[in-house]
This record gives sequence, C-alpha cells and structure tokens, in this order.
Amino acid sequence: MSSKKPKKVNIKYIAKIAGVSPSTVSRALRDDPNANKETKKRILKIAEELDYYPNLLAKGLRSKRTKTIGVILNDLKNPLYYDTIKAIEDKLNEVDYTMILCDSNYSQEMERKNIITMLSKGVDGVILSPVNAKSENIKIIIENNLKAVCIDAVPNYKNINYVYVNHEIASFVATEYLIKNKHQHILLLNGPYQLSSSKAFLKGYLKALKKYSIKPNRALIKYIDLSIESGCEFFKKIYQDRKIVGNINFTSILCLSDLLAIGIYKASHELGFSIPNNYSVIGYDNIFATEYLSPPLTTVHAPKIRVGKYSVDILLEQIEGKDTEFKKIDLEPRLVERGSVKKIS
Amino acid sequence: MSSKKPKKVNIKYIAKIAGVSPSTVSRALRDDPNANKETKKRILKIAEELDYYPNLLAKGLRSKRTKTIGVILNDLKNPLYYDTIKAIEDKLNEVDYTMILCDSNYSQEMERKNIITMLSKGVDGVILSPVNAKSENIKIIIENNLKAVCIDAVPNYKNINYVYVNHEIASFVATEYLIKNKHQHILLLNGPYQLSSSKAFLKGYLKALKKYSIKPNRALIKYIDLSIESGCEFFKKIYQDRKIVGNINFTSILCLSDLLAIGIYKASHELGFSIPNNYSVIGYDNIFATEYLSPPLTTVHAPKIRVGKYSVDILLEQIEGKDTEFKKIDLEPRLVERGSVKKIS
DNA sequence: TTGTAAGCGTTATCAA
DNA sequence: TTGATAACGCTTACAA
Repeated sequence: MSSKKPKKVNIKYIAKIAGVSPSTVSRALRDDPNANKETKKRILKIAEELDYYPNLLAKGLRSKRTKTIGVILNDLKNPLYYDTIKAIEDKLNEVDYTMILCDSNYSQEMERKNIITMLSKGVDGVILSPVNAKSENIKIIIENNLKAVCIDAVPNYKNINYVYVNHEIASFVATEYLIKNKHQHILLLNGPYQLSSSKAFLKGYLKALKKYSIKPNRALIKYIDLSIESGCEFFKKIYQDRKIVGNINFTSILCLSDLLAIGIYKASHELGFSIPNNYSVIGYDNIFATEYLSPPLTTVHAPKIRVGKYSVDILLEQIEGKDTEFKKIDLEPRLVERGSVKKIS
Repeated sequence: MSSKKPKKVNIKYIAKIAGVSPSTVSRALRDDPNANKETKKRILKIAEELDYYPNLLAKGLRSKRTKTIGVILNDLKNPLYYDTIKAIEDKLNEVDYTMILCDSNYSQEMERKNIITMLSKGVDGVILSPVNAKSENIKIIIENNLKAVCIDAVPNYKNINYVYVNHEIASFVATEYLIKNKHQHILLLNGPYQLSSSKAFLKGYLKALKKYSIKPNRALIKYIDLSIESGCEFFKKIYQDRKIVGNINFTSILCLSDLLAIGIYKASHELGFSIPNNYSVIGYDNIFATEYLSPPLTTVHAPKIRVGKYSVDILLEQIEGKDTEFKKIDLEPRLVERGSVKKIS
C-alpha cells in the first residue's frame, strides 16, 4: 500500500510516514510532556523534511487560541500611529503572534464591522483606538469577553483596559506654555466635534485659560478634520475672512494634531506669513519629521511607542491568564520646545 | 426538550431555533441560490437577533478561502510604506478582506518565518517586499502556490507577480538632474549593500554618470542603513574626516531614501552648514512631510498608493481565478523639484 | 428546496 | 507513552 504525498502535508500524513498515530504526531509537534523523547525527535525530523507547516485554522478552531492580535485604528493615515504599530509588531514578533490591522476611518459602523471581524477570526485580543469613548461597539467587546486594550481614549466602560495619553494634560501644558509666552488670544484647532480626543483637548485648553483668568472665546474654538489639507484650507479661510474668528486678533494656534500644525505651515508658505512672527503654532503628538520643519515645530510629545508596548504587554498577560484585573494606564505627554512659538514682549 | 443558548451562537443553534437543518442555515447565510427566499429571510432575522457572527476559522478550514491577505514588509518603520498600507487596507475593506501585517526587519530568516505563518494561516494571497530579489523565500511562495505580489523589487523568478517602482530610473533621473545643475561630484548614499534596491539604485546612478561622461568614483558610493540617524551620523563622520570620501569635494548627495536625506538635514542643523548652498541633497520616495522641510526636499516621487492598489487588484483577480497570468508592472517614479538642489554656476 | 452525512486538520479525552 | 475517537463550526455532495 503506497502512501503518496498529499497536496498539503498534514499530521495524518506524517503519522503514516512515521508509523505512529496522528495524536502522537500532534503531541510531538506541540512538545507535549506526554511524548517519548525519541519518537518526538524522529517525528520532528520527518516534519522538517516534509516541509510541514501547521494549519493554523484547524488549530485555532480546535484550541480556541490563534496567537493573533487585532489592531483597529481610526485613521491609518495619521503618522501618529506608525510608531505604535511598529512597537506592537515588534513585541508580537518576539512571542510569535501576528497582527491583523484594520482602519475604521472614524466611522462607528466600520468600527463595529471590524470588531466583529476580529471576533469571527478568533483573535486572542484587540487593541482599539475607539471612534468614541462611549461607543456601543466597546460593549460588543465586553459582552463577547474579547480581551481588549483601548488606546487614544478613556472608554466609558469599567470592564476594559486602556492605555491613554492624557489629551487634557497635553492641551493644558501647551496652552499654559503659550500663555507664559504672553499669548492671550489662542485659536484652538480641534479635531472633529464628536471625537473623544477633541473633548479632552478642549477641557485642558479651558482649564489653562481659567487658571490664568483668560476668558475663553467661542469664536476661537474650531472643529475640523485631522489632516494637513484640512488645516491648511481652514486657516486660509480664516486668513481671508476674519469674521470666522469673530474678528479677534489671535496670536497663536494650538492644534490637536501635528497634522493640522503642518497644515498651517503649508498655509504660511502659500500666503506668505511667518511662523512664529505672525502666528505662533503648537502641535500635539510629535509625529515624524516635525523636528525638521522650519521652524522646528513646538509640540507636545505623545509616548507612542510606549502605548504600543504596554498595550501588548497587558493583552499577553491577560491572554495567558496571569492577570485578569483591568489595567488603566494614563501616560503623560510632555512639551517639546522648539521654534514655532514666539515670546511676545 | 429545551435548547439553551450555547456560549457562542453557531449555525447549529440557529438551525434548532429556526427548526431547520444546519445546511439550510448555512445556505441562507451564504445567500446560496438553493435557498427559499422566505426561509432565508427568516433565518437571517434569527441570526441577527442572536448576534450571530460566523466562525471564520471553521469557514476557512472547510472552504480553503479566508478572505485574508498577508502583507510582509521589510521595515515597518519606514514611512514609505504607510501610503501603500493605507491603500491596501482601503481596497481590501471594499471587498471585505482583512490584512495581516508583518515586518521582516531586513532579515531573510524572519521573512521566511513570516511567509510560513501566512501559509499556515491560510491567507488567500500575500504582498511581499522581499529582503532580496533572489531570496530563497520567494521559492517557498511559488512551491506552495501562494498567490503573491512582490513590491519594491523585481524578483529573480518568473512565476510571480510584481509591482515595481523602478529604482534604476529613479536614481538615473535624480543623477541627471544633479548633473544638469552642474554637479560633477555626487555622493551616493545607498542602502545596505545586499538590498536589491541598492543595486538598482547604483545602476541608475552609474548610467547617468556614464551618459554625461563623468567618471564614477568608488569613494563616493556608500552603503548605510536606511534611517534618519544612520544618515545623520554617517554624514557627520564624513564632514569630520574627508578621507572617507577620498578627499573629494563633492557638491551634492543622492540618497536612496528620503530618510537619509532628512538625516543630512539633521546633520546640517547640528553642524551648521547650509542646504543647498554647501551641499545639494536629493532624496527618493517623496515620503510624508518632505515638502514642508526647509528647504523643501527635492526628491523622486514613488507612486506608493498605486503600488498598494495595483497589488491588491492583481491579487484579487487571481484569487477569483479570473486571471492566472503573471503580472509584471513597472511603475515610473518622477522627479519632484523643490528647494534642496542648487544650480552651480 | 431541504436534510443527511462526511470531512477540512487539528486537539482533547479516554482507554489501552 | 500511545492510539482510537469525538469534536471544534463550517461547507458540500448527495439523496430525498
């Protein structure tokens, strides 16, 4: 009876070649303690020779573990996430996990779809940058006992981990810095209104104004999309029509994202005004290349790499079942003084 | 006989509730033509109410299709890839595919591991930025009939698709531009020696020199790691010790990657020389933010978004079985004139 | 149009 | 220490 090589080498086939049962092969491959050392060695050698690789779908189906982590982001285009993604991938690599990467494009519906995909794919955990802190989608995660870490927002639910970079502190620090440089009228370029980050950012801004008894002005608080283009276009509009900001002579601009700050740089090139002489600009995130802009962008650094590392750490620990307590980590951003803010004398 | 809800809702359970067989449910869910419209509607409604989501592991195991694409890159840290990743993700989203993202860190061994993981996970196809065009790893892909598109290098195998941005043309165009601006001594900051891209890039550089009868000088051809730091450090060394470049008074620098170019910008800040007055710099890729540097970086634009789109298009077509012919796409980069190259008079 | 039953490649349980 | 067998949740002949 000849046993020809099947299209794909599997445990059954190895078993046949080795003259043992499939279970023995399975045990050998998994380095099960219930396995004779000699047979194990023999089987491993055969597997190697046959270029065997496991079918992880079958394995996952049976064992309920996939060694896969889902990463669901809001905006893959934002360089803010690059460092985090890289950090996640590096960590996962060390422990032989893989990453499924998704983008929700700030849409609740897509986020929902992405979460369900993760569930369907049987990932062991997810790292989620939620569209909204109150998102119903987070409930889906909790109800399905999916291990998860939220980044970028403090979720409105108790039973979930998060690693948060405190946006409120970020804008507070930035605003205070502007005030100390004698800026009284600060234009706040915030993200979209419904974004949790925007709310936190506004809070810190108002808090700082209050501390220094500066009356906030609604006309100076703007909500726009987070992109270079959006920042540039919006600023050009303001530049041309000061009514948009209630005819207030603001001297500085605080941006929720470095992308917006770069947008203002772009506008400055096109319109010919000077940063920081005409307008001081301060960003947030400290994304790639901001230090090489001219002038180098003063911004608030977000510890993006740590966000990725901690998230994976938390996830892995909980997957291993070592630690079931929910982790709430609050990371502090720090001001990076560079050249885009002018001291008013 | 009561039928209690299991931990996870599955087809069997829905079948029980609906009073039909599992196969009927399966057909309904898959929108199989062999399914009564009424029952289908009923089943869909029940599935919805029960918050059913499919087990994609089981589905994939059985049907040999996972609606998953693997993306294996060399260097997740390089911003070059993010436009491509975003484009891939967007396209995949449209057709309900998911992406597994891996980083090989320029290591053949990790690349091999990543490819085998993809095989194990049963992905329907991969997009690979190979460590090396001759990589044995590509053979693994071919032997296993894994549908694949190489990006970033023309693989040394016939039976594989690729979408290539022609690095040779890129460096040729850039070098020619420098020459036309009267630069005779051009320092080439290439990537690591074993990298296919480096080889192609060198070729174009030499070709352009030849065309204008400029004798190439080995001392002006350098191989270094692709990062801002590496570019900066290396240039600082040269600056301090001109012997490294054979004491040649080069006037311009051509970089395989914008990262290296930014490294030189960094060095210029630290050492206090001027771009382009002391040295002209030209990069490659046209990555994020290069246009906002000061001076704006003259570079060669790589159509990164198209790389992603085309790759997915090819993969999907071949997965659907519509087109089995191997696609070899050669994309032309184009020069983007900005401010980092000076015309020598 | 529907149901029965086998099977995808693993692992887990139990008995030998 | 090993093997037989069932099961994970789904799809797919085939039969009804």
